[in-house]
Amino acid sequence: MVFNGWLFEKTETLDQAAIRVLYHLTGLHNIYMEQLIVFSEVDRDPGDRTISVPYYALINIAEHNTELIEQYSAQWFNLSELPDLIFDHNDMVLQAIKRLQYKASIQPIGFELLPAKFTMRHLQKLYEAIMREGMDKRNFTKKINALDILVKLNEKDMESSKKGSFLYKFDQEKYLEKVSNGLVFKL
Amino acid sequence: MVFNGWLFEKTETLDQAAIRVLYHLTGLHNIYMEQLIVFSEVDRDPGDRTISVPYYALINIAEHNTELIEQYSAQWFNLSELPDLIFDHNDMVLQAIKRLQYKASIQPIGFELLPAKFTMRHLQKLYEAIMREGMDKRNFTKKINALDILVKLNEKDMESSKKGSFLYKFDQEKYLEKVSNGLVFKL
DNA sequence: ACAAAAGTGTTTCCTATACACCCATGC
DNA sequence: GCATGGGTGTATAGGAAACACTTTTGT
Repeated sequence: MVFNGWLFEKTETLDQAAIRVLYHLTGLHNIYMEQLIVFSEVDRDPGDRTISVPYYALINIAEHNTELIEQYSAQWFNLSELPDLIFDHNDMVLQAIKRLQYKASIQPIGFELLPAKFTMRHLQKLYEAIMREGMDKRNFTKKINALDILVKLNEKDMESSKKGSFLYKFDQEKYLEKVSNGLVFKL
Repeated sequence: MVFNGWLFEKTETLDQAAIRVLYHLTGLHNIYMEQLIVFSEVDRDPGDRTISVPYYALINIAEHNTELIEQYSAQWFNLSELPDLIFDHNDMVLQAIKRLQYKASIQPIGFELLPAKFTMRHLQKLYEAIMREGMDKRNFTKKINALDILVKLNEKDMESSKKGSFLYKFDQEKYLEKVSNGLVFKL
């Protein structure tokens, strides 16, 4: 989602301001966000000297509050159909994509973007979208299972096929335990 | 080197301000610098609301201007003997180390820290210092040579041993060509 | 019966690592 | 002649990538 946020207040950190703005726009809490580097070109905003600290967030498009988005005339775009943005905002988006790809390659960041229950195929499609490349489903499944941070449920999603495909959930507890034991995830 | 820089001016970017401050302190130009993430905790500076954008730079300790450093009472520290710094500045240093390790693992960033001519051993010692781990000299040499961005000179450094060890220089042209061909360096 | 997606193992290759000896020189 | 650091090659193991067929079920 592309949106040019507001200013931050004296009583909050930049992280808090980003969280606040995103909440106003989507009604969502507890969203993964990460700060990118500061944009401070003197003439980037022809009107005023403006220094911007962009953030990117992982928002499950199915979960946001449509009304709020519309109210502020924010909009969703497909990356492949990204329009020309104002000032240097296209650079910001590019930076966000690169950062996301890096992050996703060393952390199971993708789970933030899925519903609580999801299929292997959903997860793979998501990673393929982030990495902009196709992946072999056998190798993908192997890798994910090797991480041992998913729980396979006794339920199937019947939407996508006649056979149905098993649902999984992310095991946050296991994940945190592994991280605290110093494990680094490579995907 | 730990130094708490000055403010930036209306006429410069943050990058430019960082370059300017570093120049004042060391007399050095064309130094590799990278911006870290913004520190904006409301009470990080008990006196004033202060937002800091830390940078780390790669400075060859042999090349800086000692007088200037002293004039501003900046100081060099060994990382293993880092003192308690003011406010959240220790966090900044930690962040810089992590970032440097990452960068060094995917780009031949270490060359910035060496003189124009250096030995394989120098380079290895530098990487060992950055990564805080010992490396096998055969494997190290192999890796570096595989990158094919060094030129072996017909000169030897006679300081470190009786046999002497060959000097190399960094081939910036080759390096840039490889980068522009999309090659990613893994060290 | 067939179309459509799900699920599952093995082989191959390549990269990363471990490892030990000879060389040249100054003293 | 010996002590010091410099230089070099090979064997092995582990991880990544390539690859194809069977299963289930709705129509």
